[in-house]
Amino acid sequence: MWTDDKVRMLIDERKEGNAHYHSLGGGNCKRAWWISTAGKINQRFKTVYTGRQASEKFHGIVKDCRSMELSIIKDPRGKITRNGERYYLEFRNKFWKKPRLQFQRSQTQLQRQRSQTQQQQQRDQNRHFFSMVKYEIGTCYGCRKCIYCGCDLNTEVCKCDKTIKPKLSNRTKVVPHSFSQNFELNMLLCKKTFIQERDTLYSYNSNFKKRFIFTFCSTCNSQFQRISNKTKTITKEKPTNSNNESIISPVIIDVDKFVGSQDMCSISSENESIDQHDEISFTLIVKKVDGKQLPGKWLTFDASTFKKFVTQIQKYIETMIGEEIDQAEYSLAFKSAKSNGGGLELSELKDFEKFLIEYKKLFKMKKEIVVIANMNRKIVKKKKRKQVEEEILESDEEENDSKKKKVNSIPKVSGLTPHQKVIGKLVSELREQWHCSQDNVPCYVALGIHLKLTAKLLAMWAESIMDGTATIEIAPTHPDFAVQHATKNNLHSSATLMASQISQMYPIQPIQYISPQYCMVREPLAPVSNFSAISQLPIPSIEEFLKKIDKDEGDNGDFVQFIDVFNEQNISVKHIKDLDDNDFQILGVKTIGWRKTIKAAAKRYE
DNA sequence: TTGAAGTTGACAACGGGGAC
DNA sequence: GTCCCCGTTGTCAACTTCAA
Repeated sequence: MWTDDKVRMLIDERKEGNAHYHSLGGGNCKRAWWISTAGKINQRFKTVYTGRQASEKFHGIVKDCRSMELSIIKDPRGKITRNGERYYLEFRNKFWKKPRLQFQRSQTQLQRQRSQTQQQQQRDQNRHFFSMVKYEIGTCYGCRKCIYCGCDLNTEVCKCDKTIKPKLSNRTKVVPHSFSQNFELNMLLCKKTFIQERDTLYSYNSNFKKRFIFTFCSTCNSQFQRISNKTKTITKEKPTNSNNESIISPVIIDVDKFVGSQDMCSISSENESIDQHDEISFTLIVKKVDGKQLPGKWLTFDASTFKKFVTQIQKYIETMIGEEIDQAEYSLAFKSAKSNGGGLELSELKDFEKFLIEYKKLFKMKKEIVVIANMNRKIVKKKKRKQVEEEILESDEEENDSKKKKVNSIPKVSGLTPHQKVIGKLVSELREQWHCSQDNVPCYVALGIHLKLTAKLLAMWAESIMDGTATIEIAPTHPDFAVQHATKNNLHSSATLMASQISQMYPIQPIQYISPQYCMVREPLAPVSNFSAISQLPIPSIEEFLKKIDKDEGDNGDFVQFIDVFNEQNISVKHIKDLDDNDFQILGVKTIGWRKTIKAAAKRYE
């Protein structure tokens, strides 16, 4: 139940954090903000609201205030509601909206700070541009061009606030486009190199051990994109042989035969190490027997031994094609990404040594190497004809007469891959383990909250167990296993009590995730007895009070102008509720809107 | 080759409506 | 009034394609 004080906190959080809220951008950023806000409310009021509930509550009030507004202008769509009456005054200035003139405001602030920053800028001008320049999000990472005024920061200095993240909403005529990019640990090597070169060139000192965001101008973005495109065009090469034969003659790899006897023969000990971790990055292309290629993938694998390397490739191919395969079902070859022809076999240790030498050569030349896995289904059919006969027949029938096939037909056990069988077994175990007699369905129960385990969730959980990131008892660290997905009907009466007990037992903030992995340790809760004190807002000085209203109402200076006159009349915040129109007239607060805003704001401290 | 526009996918915001 | 669900719309970021 959303009581007044909870709603008050929700509105205040949203209002005070409006600028931050809109600076978060798209994706999951705003979701995280609502989750955080719900967490704060939960911490204070010992509730179990989810981020979604907080979001919906807030937007519900917005909806009611809109209806109220329509009602006031006698629009037939309007409706007077309790929420509308209560919050309309506060919501009518649409404080939750994205600040439209954010960029201009920042420019105004810059003007104010002009005198302060002039001296600093003078120092910057005198400083050599290659000396320890900290990267700012408002500059192009690739060429140090200002994303706002377009000046070259290598030779010029501008007054733009380059700490503001460039977005569509703050584009200028000079630089109409900007491109936000993320540095990811697993991004293409060529892209990494591109970024690291710029980092070295401009001495940004970026931390490449973790993800970070940067910006490109159009030119640098195009360059950056084309680096990866070159790699992708290689992977899209069509087979030159029209007979659908593999470019390289299929050679069956028998890892045990070639490697087993020389188990774990370390290549790196014989050759120069490739890098510190014996890892190599390359593009893997899987070619089916019909000559068609699956999408290429840039991979980084451990290449300390041939066996390890081949095993990783095999596992990856299994993931791509969705079933387990035998070593006899494919052959490997390698070639330079830019070279034509079939390449060289990669079927035994000597090939692997050659492969590593070639890799090092190409790496020094900043070229890439491609590993091609040619599938060889014919061998599979001969070896496993009985095992896969039914599966193949089914797939043939599906191709020939797909219309007759029932879409939801139950798959036969014999048609399942070993992986699917294991998943199925785990799902059965999970169903048993988490069967809820109350709901008569499998439910994951934590903190007294029941999350119905759908087929999708069960399969996801089973996959996580296979990955080693979950067990039968511990749920996966996936957002789908969050309480926010649990329906109201699944919230049992003991939920609040249990959450309360747990929060008393452990000094952590109860948040919306039920999975133990999601329990983030926060600052300890204040003693329960202090909650009433916390919920009462401290009364600010009249100066603080008016400044806050001014900030909330658009920072136009409408309210701070009254600071002096309020002080002259010795009016404090607690007096405001008693002021009438005459008093406001004396104080010079002429507009009705200002008066109502001031009164409404003062009510918070009653 | 380069700069810019167009396309696509993901997600939050929003609005309508039903159940309680 | 509250909560929830569902469909639509708007925004953002990443990627692709076009044109000079």
